Amino acid sequence: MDIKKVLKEQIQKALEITIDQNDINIEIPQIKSHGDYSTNIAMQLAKKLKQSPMEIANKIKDKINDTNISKIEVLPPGFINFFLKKDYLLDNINKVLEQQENYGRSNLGQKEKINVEFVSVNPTGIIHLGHARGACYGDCLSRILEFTGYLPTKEYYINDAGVQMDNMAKSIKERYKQLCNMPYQMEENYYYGQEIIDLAKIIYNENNQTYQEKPISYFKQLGLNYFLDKIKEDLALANVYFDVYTSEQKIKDRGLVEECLEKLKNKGYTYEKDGALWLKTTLFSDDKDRVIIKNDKTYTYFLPDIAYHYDKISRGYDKLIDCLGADHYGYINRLKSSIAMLDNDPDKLDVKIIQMVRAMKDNKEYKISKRTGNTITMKDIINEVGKDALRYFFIAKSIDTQIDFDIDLAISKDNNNPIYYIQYAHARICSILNNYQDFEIPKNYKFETINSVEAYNVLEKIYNFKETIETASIKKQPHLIANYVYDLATLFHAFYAKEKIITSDEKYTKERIMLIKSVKITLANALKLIGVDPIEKM
RNA sequence: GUCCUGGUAGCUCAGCUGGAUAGAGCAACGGCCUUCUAAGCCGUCGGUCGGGGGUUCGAAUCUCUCCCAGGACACCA
Repeated sequence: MDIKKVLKEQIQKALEITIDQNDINIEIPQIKSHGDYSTNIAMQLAKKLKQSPMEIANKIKDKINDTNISKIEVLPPGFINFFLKKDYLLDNINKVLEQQENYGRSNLGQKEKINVEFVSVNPTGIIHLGHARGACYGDCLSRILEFTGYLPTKEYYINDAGVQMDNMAKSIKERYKQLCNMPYQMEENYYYGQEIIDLAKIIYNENNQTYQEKPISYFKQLGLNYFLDKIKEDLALANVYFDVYTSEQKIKDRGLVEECLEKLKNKGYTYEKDGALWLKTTLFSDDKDRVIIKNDKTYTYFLPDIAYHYDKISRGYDKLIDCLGADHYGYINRLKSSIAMLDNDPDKLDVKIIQMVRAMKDNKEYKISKRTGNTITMKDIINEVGKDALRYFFIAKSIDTQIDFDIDLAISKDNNNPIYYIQYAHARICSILNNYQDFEIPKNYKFETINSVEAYNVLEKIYNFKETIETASIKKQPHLIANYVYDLATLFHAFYAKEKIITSDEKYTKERIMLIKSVKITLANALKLIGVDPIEKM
């Protein structure tokens, strides 16, 4: 039973005029004394009906009669507050215990196919802290979409064809020559990171001096394979896995870039200026036209990216989501313009901009850069605090806020991270369950002994789980789930402090065991969505 | 200069499709372990929601404007 829907129907019937149910706003009041649900409909209709809100509210109140409602209250300036009989909350325990790991699932997404592209770090180095936030976000978003009835595909775009790859290859070769005691030359735009030196050492140790004559392309392939493996390995530490890896080089090899280029030319969206080929993105949503072929006849980064997005849409996705760092903000409009030019709906693409993570050390910014080798790797942090703390830390905050990541604080394993508090709630439940003989869960059980405020607070939170997830899914905001988990843990801890679960009264005990089992299931389901493992013991 | 994102308690952040008395954690202070895990619970302290105007019965939330912080404005990727 969906209580909100019942209330909406009742209100709809009570009104003198016809109104769409979607226009009736039912919310959960912040203050408990204002009831379980509340509506402002009377105030909204006051003008239209030319009556005072209080008058309308009272009329509605008098007409509503439903077995679920125990009391209706009208308060100035015109709120209608509903107090419900609590049976539905108790019945919901049965539902949780029956549905188990599927409790909270919804078919909101109607099996819509969504491509979620995230991370897509160039394979010229390893994953550092700055990438970790995007990795956590994209992964959690995909999990939430899946749980709410969408069919998400997690995709990683491998930029294996650009100038950066060449610089990486040259860097490896120079480092290798260095190990061979040959003259070597590291140029300014080369990669100075330790990982390049490490790879050169591996090559040297395996092949000694024999690779001196190998071409750059050979080192490029070695580097690509090596770093891609490293990246996958590191992401696995954070519990992040991809369904599809798409190679830029393969897009090029398939001729997709030229195909898109031809289409754009034929449609008259291109022109030549100063020896370069420009795309008229200003015809759509961009603020300036963009070069796609430079005057040295090479492509800009943009052109293969157009082909890549064209390819993604061709693969049959209803929606594309790109998770990009804040420094890519300017990219959105030109990308959307290009999608429109190739006869697709630009609104199919939703770009999620993830604000920057600044690493801080001694109250100063610690610049992370792969190129200069000034890195703090994601692996290092996971080794220090574990993946759960890392994931929770990133997921708990909205992607719109910048994060200062205090390295010293993080490494000190401080208990500030609420993840320990949440895991403690789960572990406590497990501990209690271990202290009581397991029994078969009855179906459609009628609860009789549960009556404390603390218990009902927990039950209400569990009841609202599905709605929370759907909101997180619609808004693409995983942090709502992080907040939810925390709130549920808080309410459970309060309940635990108030009531003893295992007593000599068998009925009382069994009902509470069922209750905490439903908390455990809900906690576990929510934690899974943010990729955190529920732990049994602390 | 233009565009984007922030500015809410001492610190870190929720709340933002307008709602009733603005919420958490940390920090500070005071209580609670012979009883299922005290990594916990309960309480106190702490706020002109960056400033100012506007819309509204009602604004942290919408709008205008100014200020501050970060980011973006390449024939780099």
